[in-house]
Amino acid sequence: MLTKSERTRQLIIERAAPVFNRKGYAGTSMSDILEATGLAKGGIYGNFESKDDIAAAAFDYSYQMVLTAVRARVMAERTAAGKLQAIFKFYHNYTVNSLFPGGCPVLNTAVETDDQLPFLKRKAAAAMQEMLQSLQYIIQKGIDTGEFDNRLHAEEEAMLIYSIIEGGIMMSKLSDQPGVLNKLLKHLGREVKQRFMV
Amino acid sequence: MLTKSERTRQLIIERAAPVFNRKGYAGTSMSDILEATGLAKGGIYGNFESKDDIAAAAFDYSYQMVLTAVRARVMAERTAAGKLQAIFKFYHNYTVNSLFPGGCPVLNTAVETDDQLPFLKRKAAAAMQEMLQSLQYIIQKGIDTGEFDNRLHAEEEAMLIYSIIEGGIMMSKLSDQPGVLNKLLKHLGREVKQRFMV
DNA sequence: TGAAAATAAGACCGATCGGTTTATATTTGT
DNA sequence: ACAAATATAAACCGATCGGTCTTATTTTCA
Repeated sequence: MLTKSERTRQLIIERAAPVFNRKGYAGTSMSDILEATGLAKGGIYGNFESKDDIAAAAFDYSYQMVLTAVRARVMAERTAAGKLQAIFKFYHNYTVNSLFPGGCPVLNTAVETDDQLPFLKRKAAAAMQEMLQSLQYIIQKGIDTGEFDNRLHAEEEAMLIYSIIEGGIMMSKLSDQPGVLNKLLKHLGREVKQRFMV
Repeated sequence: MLTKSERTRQLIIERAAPVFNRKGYAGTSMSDILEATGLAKGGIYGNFESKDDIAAAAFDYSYQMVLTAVRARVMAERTAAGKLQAIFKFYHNYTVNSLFPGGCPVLNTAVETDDQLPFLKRKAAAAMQEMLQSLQYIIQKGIDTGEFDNRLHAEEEAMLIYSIIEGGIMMSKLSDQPGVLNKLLKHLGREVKQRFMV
C-alpha cells in the first residue's frame, strides 16, 4: 500500500490538474488548490515544494491522461487509417466531453508560457513533440506498408493534422460551438480516406 | 489636437497591449503597466476605471493592429488567390516578426478566457468571427468569379485555413521553430494553387 | 498671464498572494 | 498498545495585489 504522503500527493495532483488546466498557472492561486483538495497549507507544502512544483506535476498528469486515452484507442486499431480515425474520434466533441475541463493541456500551457515559466514550457514542448512523432510514425508506417500513397510526407501531414486539431479546439472553445472542431475532424477523416489512401 | 488625457490614454493602451499579449491577463500586474508606461497610479486610474478596462482596450488595439495590417495586404491584391497568398505571407515568421511580441492576440485571449473573463472572451470571439468571415468572403468570391473550383465549401476552407494558422502559431512558439508555421503556410499556398484553382 | 479645470504623483488601503512555522493529530512499525 | 516518526492544521509572515484619495502639478482658455 502507498504511504499516506504518497496518497495525498496523488490526490493533490488529481484535484489541482483540472484547476490549472482551466485557469492557467497565473490564474490559479494556492487557495484555489486548498479548496479543490480540501487540505490546509500544511498538507500541501508537506508534499510539494512550491506552486511551481504542483503545476509541473499537474501538467505531467494531465498530459499522461490524454496520452494514455489516445494510445488505447490507437492500439485498438490495426491499420494506419484506422489509427488516425481513432485519434479523430477521440477529439470529437473534445471541448465539451474531454477527460477534464479546460481543453488541451499542451495548447493551454503553450500559450501561457511565452518566455516566463520555462519549466512548464519545456514540458509542453516535449509533449507536443511526442504527439507529433506518434502521428508521424503512424503515417510513415502506412506509407511503408503500402496502405498510404508513398508521395505523402509523413512529417508534414502530422504537423497539419496536429495544427488543425489544436486550432480547432481553440476555435470551438472560443465560439462555444463544438461543431467547429467536429467539422474539421470530419474533413481530416475524408482526407485520410481520399488523399492518403493509394 | 488631442487633449492631454486622450494622448495619455492612447499611450497606456499602446504600452500595455504588448504586455498583456505576452503575459496574459492574470499574468500582468498593474505594476507591470506602471513600469511599461512610466506613469504612476494616478496617471493610470485617471484614464481607466480598472485593470479590466485597460485589458479590454488593449485587446481591441492589438486586434485592430493585426486586422489593419492584414487588410492592407489583402486589398493590395486583386485575385482571390492573391489575397489568400498575401494572408499566408503576412503570417510568415509570425512568431519572431509579428507587430508586437506574444503571438496572436485572439489565440492568447481565447485560451486564457475559459469561463472567467467573459468580457475578454466576447471580444476575442467577435474578432475570430470577423477573421473567419473575411476568409470565407474571399474564397466565396473566388468561387463566384470562376477563379476557384465551385465544389469548394467556402466556410469549411476558411475554418481549415484559420485552424492551421492558429495551430501553427502555437506550435512554432512552443518549439521555438518559426519554420513549423512556415511549412504549414507553404502547404496552404500549394493547396490554393492546386486544389482551389479550377 | 492668471485663475480655474484637468491631470498625474505617490502615500495609503484592505485583501490576497505564495510560503513558513509551530503545534497537534495521525500513521507507522514494533 | 505504545513510542517514534510522519503528516496535517492553522496561525502567521512579508510582499504584492488592484484600487482610492489627497495633494501637487500641469494644461487650458479667457
